[in-house]
Amino acid sequence: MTSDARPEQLTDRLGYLLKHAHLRYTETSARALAPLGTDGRELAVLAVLAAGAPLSQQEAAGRLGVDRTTMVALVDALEAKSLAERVRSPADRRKNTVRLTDRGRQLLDRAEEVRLRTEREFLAALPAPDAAALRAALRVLATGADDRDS
Amino acid sequence: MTSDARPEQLTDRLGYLLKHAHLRYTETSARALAPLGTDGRELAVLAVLAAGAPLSQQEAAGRLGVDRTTMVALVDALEAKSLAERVRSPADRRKNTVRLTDRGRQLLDRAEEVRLRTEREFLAALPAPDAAALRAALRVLATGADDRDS
DNA sequence: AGCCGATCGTCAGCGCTGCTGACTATCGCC
DNA sequence: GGCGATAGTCAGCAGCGCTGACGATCGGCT
Repeated sequence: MTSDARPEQLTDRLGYLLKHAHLRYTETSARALAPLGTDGRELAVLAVLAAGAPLSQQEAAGRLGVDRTTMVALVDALEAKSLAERVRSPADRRKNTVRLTDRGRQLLDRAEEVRLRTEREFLAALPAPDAAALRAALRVLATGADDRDS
Repeated sequence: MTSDARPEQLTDRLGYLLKHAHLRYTETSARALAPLGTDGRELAVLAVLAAGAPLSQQEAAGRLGVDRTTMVALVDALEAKSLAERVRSPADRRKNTVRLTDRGRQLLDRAEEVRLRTEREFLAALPAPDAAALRAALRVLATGADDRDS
């Protein structure tokens, strides 16, 4: 481990690997979703909103792990494209319930298909079991806990 | 795969997993390296510079996968901390050969130890074989090719 | 020798993210 | 009725990566 001569291969560094794997996936995903006029970020928001009971902006932000101030811009964008709409919550009028429009739901369905295909292609470089193992390992690292899927 | 009721678990999304795994590692790494006055980014630069023959800024940038304009700021920072110095290349006076100072080398050695320990701890949530498999899989995805380590 | 296109480092400027801090409207509680 | 806490919004800042421009220098051509 002395600093000279030994290349200290960049691809041994976890930080480098995670950064570039993420980067490559983001690019791939963006390219695949561009024709639908959206991206992975928005799609994730749509997916969260579509799942289960209607959420307030802050609840949605929490699930996605983004800041509530960031969520404002995200919802702005969705609303501008008529994919979602803010509805003042009658129960608590401080909250904006964000609801998908029909267009939002349609886009979500189509885009999710694209996403699934994109993920498969992205992982195609790996043997199937390795890909599954990767997912499981990332889940542990990303969440800090072993929360196996439902 | 219809959009309602089914939670479409966020942790099934490759993008989410890669992003948050990366994020968590970056934070962990930053915390660990802060006492040394550096971070994973700088450390990677130092490591690249220390490996083998002296590099020009652009060569170093290429290896790290960053832009040459970004490299300017990176080298600025290293120079400000007396960890590296620019030396006009005598062979091609357009190029800045970037060389580690003794201080740079010392910091690199200490920081690399910290990095290795940090990676081990970060991966401690996974059984050892899984951690190795993760690394291998990420290497494939990050580089787009199966370049097994040296 | 002189010229010209290409290359390296630098800088200014833009866009995207993510944050902090402040403000308004509203809530829940005393 | 009053008061602290909370949701959404907005302005502003910092980090990062990029583009586009510039001066200095190189290398090849004539």
